[in-house]
Parts: sequence; structure tokens; C-alpha cells
Amino acid sequence: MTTPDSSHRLPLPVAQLHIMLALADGQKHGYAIMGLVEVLTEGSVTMGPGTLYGAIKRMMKAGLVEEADERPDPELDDARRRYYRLTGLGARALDAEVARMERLARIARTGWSALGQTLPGGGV
Amino acid sequence: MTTPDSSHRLPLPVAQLHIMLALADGQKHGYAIMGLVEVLTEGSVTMGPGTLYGAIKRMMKAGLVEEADERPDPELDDARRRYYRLTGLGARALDAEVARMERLARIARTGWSALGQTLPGGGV
DNA sequence: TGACATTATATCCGTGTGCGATATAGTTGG
DNA sequence: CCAACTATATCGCACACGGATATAATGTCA
Repeated sequence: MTTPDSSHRLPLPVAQLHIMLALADGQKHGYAIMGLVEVLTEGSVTMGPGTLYGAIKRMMKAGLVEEADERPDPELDDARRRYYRLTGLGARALDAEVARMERLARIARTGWSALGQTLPGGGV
Repeated sequence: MTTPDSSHRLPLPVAQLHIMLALADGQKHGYAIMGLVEVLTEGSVTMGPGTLYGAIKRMMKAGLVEEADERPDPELDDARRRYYRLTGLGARALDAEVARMERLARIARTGWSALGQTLPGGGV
């Protein structure tokens, strides 16, 4: 049995989430993503090249991101750069992941009662 | 002021977050946690024993959870059960983790502009 | 022009984590 | 009394993460 589209499986690996968040407002190149993740996480996560390029490779394979053909003005560009952007699938996956996080955060803040259903027994 | 203990690093492994969330409103035993995680994640995460007990072992070593000595009324109890609860450190770690998720979710919803600071260059 | 820091991409590999499979056994209910 | 459920525990594989390392182009400044 082959892998049944793991791209829709949540939760997303953290590194992938961070990268997708960095790409949410437009295409970026690898080195820029590393810097953005640092800002995004207030310095608590420093993404090195090992994490970045490994994750991007998996994400491209899963169809979450793709390499962009469009490049900025040659004056602002750098020939070495490779630009990445979210695919439609990637954008949807990010949205689902954010919704998942919001749900967990809400439960943490308001308590289990917010779910308003009978929970599996055997508690305290 | 909750000075986040710098000795422990975020993000928490997902399985650990789910377990801590399940323990947030009081001590529970392993089997109950597995069921709660299923509810918590709307069935998208099914935590098996391999994940649960492996994670708990690491969390106890890290001082995030501890085994509880108090047991419920013998009539409702089951001798096989082992009860776990959050430590003070664990509760603070959970709080920090939730804050981290809320920050990421907020950025995803409102965009980078919400950060109101100069971002590392080299974008599009 | 030469020296040096920075920008930029890429791979390797150790280690931690997740998770399915498996084992064992007490408990409950028809 | 037997089956299903409850409950804890371990093993081993695969994947994800992250530091180290490599390579090279670009920018800066004396």
C-alpha cells in the first residue's frame, strides 16, 4: 500500500509550518526564509540550512510549495537565489494547520467545557 | 510575570503538547489520555501506546509531568492505572507553548504587518 | 587589487520523535 | 467461560530536525 497523500495529514512538521508562514505573503528565496523564521519565532527558532533545504525538498515532493519562475528586477536580484512559493494545496494546508492551532489554543484557554460533549471516562 | 524557563526549548514536540493539554484540567491515567487526544484533535490524531508512553517517559525526565500518588475512590479506580499530572514547570511550558501558537496563528491571520518592524531584506 | 565578511545554496549524519506492531494481563459483561 | 475491552509497556523502523561542513558568488573597504 502506497503512501495515501501525506500532504493533508496534520499536524504539519514545525519546520514546514514556519516555512509556509514565511511564504504566506509572497514568494521568497531560501536565505530570506531563514531570517524570517527567526523574526517569526522571536528568535526562539533558528533555522539552519539543514532544516530548511531538507524541509523544502519534502514540501516540493508533497506539492505544498513550488519553485517560482518569476524573478524580481535584475538590479535587486541575485543569480544564486532560488525562489519558492506556496501552491494552492499548500495554502489550504496552512489554513487547516492554523485552524488546528487555534482550536488547541482555545481549549487551553477556555478549558474542556468549551467542547460541550461527554468526554471518555476514567478521568481523575 | 511568567518568565519562561529558558532551560527548556520551544516548540514542544506535538505529542507532548497533546498530552499536556489533556492533563491541563487535572490528573489522568494513560489510557484516558489516549482517548482525550482523539477528541482534542477531532480524530485527526490517534495516539497509540508507543507515542504515549515514550513521550511520557521523556516528559517525566524533563520534569514536565509527574506521577500522582492520589487515587480516586477505590470503587471508581482500577489498580492497573497510573495517574499523571502536570508539574509547575509543565504548566508554565504549556502556557508558553500556547502563547507561541497564538502568535503564529495571529501572524497567519493578520499578516506580517502586525509585527510592525523592518523585516530582513531580499524578499520578492 | 587583495582580504574578508556576508549572502546563498546544498549535503551529510547523529539523534530525537512519532508511531505501528506486538506483548502481557486484569476487568467487564453477555 | 469466553470474548471484548481496559490498561500499561517495549521494540524497531522511518522521518524530521539541526549542527557541521562545503562551495562559491557577491559586497565592502582600505
